[in-house]
Amino acid sequence: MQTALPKFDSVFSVDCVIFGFEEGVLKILLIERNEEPFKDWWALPGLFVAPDESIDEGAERILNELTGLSNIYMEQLYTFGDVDRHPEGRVITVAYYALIRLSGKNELHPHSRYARKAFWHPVNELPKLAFDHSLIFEKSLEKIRRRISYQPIAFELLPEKFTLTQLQNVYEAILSKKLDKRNFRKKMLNYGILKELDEKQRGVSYRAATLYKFDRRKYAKLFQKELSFMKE
Amino acid sequence: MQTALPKFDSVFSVDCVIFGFEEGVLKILLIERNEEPFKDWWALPGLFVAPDESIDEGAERILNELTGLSNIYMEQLYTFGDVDRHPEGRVITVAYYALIRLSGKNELHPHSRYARKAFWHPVNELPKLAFDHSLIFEKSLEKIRRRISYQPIAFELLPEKFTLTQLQNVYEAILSKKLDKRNFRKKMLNYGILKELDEKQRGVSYRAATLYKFDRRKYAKLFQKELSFMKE
DNA sequence: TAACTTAGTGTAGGAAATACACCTATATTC
DNA sequence: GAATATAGGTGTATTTCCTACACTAAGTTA
Repeated sequence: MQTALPKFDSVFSVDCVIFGFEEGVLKILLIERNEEPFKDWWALPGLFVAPDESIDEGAERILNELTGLSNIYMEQLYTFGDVDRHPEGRVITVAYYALIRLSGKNELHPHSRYARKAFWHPVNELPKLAFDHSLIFEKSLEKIRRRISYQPIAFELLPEKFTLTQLQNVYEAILSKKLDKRNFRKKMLNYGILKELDEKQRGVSYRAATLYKFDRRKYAKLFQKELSFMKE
Repeated sequence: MQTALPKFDSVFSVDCVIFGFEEGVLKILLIERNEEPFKDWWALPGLFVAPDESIDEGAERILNELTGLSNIYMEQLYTFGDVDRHPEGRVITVAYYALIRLSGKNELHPHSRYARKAFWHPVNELPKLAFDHSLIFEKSLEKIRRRISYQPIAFELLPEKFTLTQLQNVYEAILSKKLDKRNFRKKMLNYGILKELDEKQRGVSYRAATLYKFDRRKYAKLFQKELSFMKE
């Protein structure tokens, strides 16, 4: 790093892969572009970083504009900086991924400029994406696959109270493989990071399952040891 | 991402944490700054990204200018973009880390502008670093600690032919803990990614150890399963 | 040839991962 | 209210991996 800052018109953007889990399916939020380049293509939501905001703040701004939510689980993924990744000039983008809780209602911020353009897409049936966004998505999926096997990020995709089957479904959707029910429960309960509630699932047309909560306190205590989830 | 690219003078840099392993000690390469800001401080080697080079190319340029080497194991680490991380303006930096083989001879490129300013520092006795470089270093160390436990990056720090004790020393230095010799050897040989050579260590004043090579072919075959090294 | 230094080796116990199938509870339907 | 349908919930035996642990072998030097 030298002293005099060079002047050169480089542009930063932030793009965000926003994951949600709905009806047993892992989905991401895409925007339909209505401008060139890539007009009418689907793209990851993104924006240009303002001179007075940090990159993290930029990423939070995306989420807030789209969903109205803040305090979302979010993490930087990778920075994509090929010279020709944007057809109109040099744009370096810092990619983030986020995990959000879908409640089944309308999740999009009603005042957002994106409100009519953003839709959830199952990750297994994604359209072609603008720019290098398919690559960014691939990388984000690899990242959460790896991460879910040693950190409790699955809970970020579920409501506060959830059943063990729902939890297992998140693991199966992200890892895209079936897990054994008994082993899953045994392992998960053994970690001691779930709190069993005195409460059952409601509104199902079959035997209701027990609800659980993720116990952040207990997790924090165990944090040093780092869990090793779901090797099978 | 919108259409019209905004004009705003943001500056990108690349900074690189370059790891080497010498005399049983893990070291990084630091530059002594002779300019403001942070004149006379130690800093990670870095440079500004040119308009016509990708970020990866920028990182390679650092390594090449410093060491004259190319084809080095290198990976993007994280992007640091706080508004005030550089006292003279907005500079976003993409950090990389690299692992290089030290042969004990002079490792610095003789024609480099850095030739007289770069020195290896043991990671356990680092000085304070300029900018947020201490933070970058911490993050790089976390990254290689995690990575070495599931990917064979230790070999990148060793000469092509090495002894099992040398290999164990790399693991111990990165994980900063002692490992059991018998268990280490058992596990390492079991993976089947080492080729035993018909050759012994030379120039030692005690019983010479067998030399091994990392067998990239065999590793590629096993790659799917992803090894899980050194949990103990 | 004695002494020093590192190389190199095996086993037993415990913990964790895996494979595997049936009964139970509740809601719905007839 | 009996039958049916659906998901909930549970245990054990096997294997694999991790861990702890100490001595002999080989080569070098004095």
